[in-house]
Amino acid sequence: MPELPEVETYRRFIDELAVGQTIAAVQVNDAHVLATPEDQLRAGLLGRTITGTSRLGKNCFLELDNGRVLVLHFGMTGDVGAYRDAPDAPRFTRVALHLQGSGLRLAFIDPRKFGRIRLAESAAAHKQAKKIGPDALQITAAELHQKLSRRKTLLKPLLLDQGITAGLGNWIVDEVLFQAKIHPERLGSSLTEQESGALHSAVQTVLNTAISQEANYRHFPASFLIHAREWDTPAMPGSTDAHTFCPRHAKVKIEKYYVGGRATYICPKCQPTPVSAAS
DNA sequence: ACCCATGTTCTTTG
DNA sequence: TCAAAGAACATGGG
Repeated sequence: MPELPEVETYRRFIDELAVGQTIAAVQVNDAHVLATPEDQLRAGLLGRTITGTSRLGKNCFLELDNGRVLVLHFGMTGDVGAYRDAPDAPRFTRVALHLQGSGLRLAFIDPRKFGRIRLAESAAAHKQAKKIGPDALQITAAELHQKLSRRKTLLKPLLLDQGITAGLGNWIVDEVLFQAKIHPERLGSSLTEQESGALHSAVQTVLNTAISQEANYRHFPASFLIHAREWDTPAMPGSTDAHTFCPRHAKVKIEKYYVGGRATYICPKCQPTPVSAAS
């Protein structure tokens, strides 16, 4: 479930487990997730010591003692794990780094294989190569406003665009828009400074809340829209409507529809439909 | 059996 | 060139 809070949680896990450790072996169970050819990856990692970790948006970096970095992107279903003996490898472990010293193996787990592992010259080089914008926890309100307001595109796709700000995914964008009381089909160019300010502070609040709960959404405050998503309240057999009610309006049903091809949840009362999006 | 999915990137169409 | 929709990717789970 890797949006920024999950990736930050993974990064902390890796930081505790792997920093200071030397890579003794690189085990590739499925080369599909490699964005760097296996031989190059192995040559670049074997014998290297992991000196630190960092993160940009949904990308996690393992810093190596030669200045290069291993970049992990978790796609839609990526996760990390650790194990000691081969039979204990988590299901769907695609790649494992064997760590000298602790004897642990760091697992890159990814059932759907949309995740990617690659070597890069540096985090900064990767940021530039992939045209990744400022991290969503670092961007200033002024910068966010400037980047959004010069685009006449729907707000939700803009917020999902990692080149504008990095780390927001589908559910977080819905949560942020709900908290800021802004409709996902507003145009970026229509935002007032006050609105983008509200958006910016909602981004900080939602991300920091999620990180503090280690991205376990079931522990999020009751004021969060996320509890209305189907994956929190699965539809009963035979039911086609799993929606629940707005945390702020007990009688208003949360609506689900699609924006930019992505499932989108809103409170029709908190987030009024803009005239430009009237259908 | 069918439909949906937390992401990214490319193609198509206007 | 831009914007928006759709598809593709690969696969599990409801």
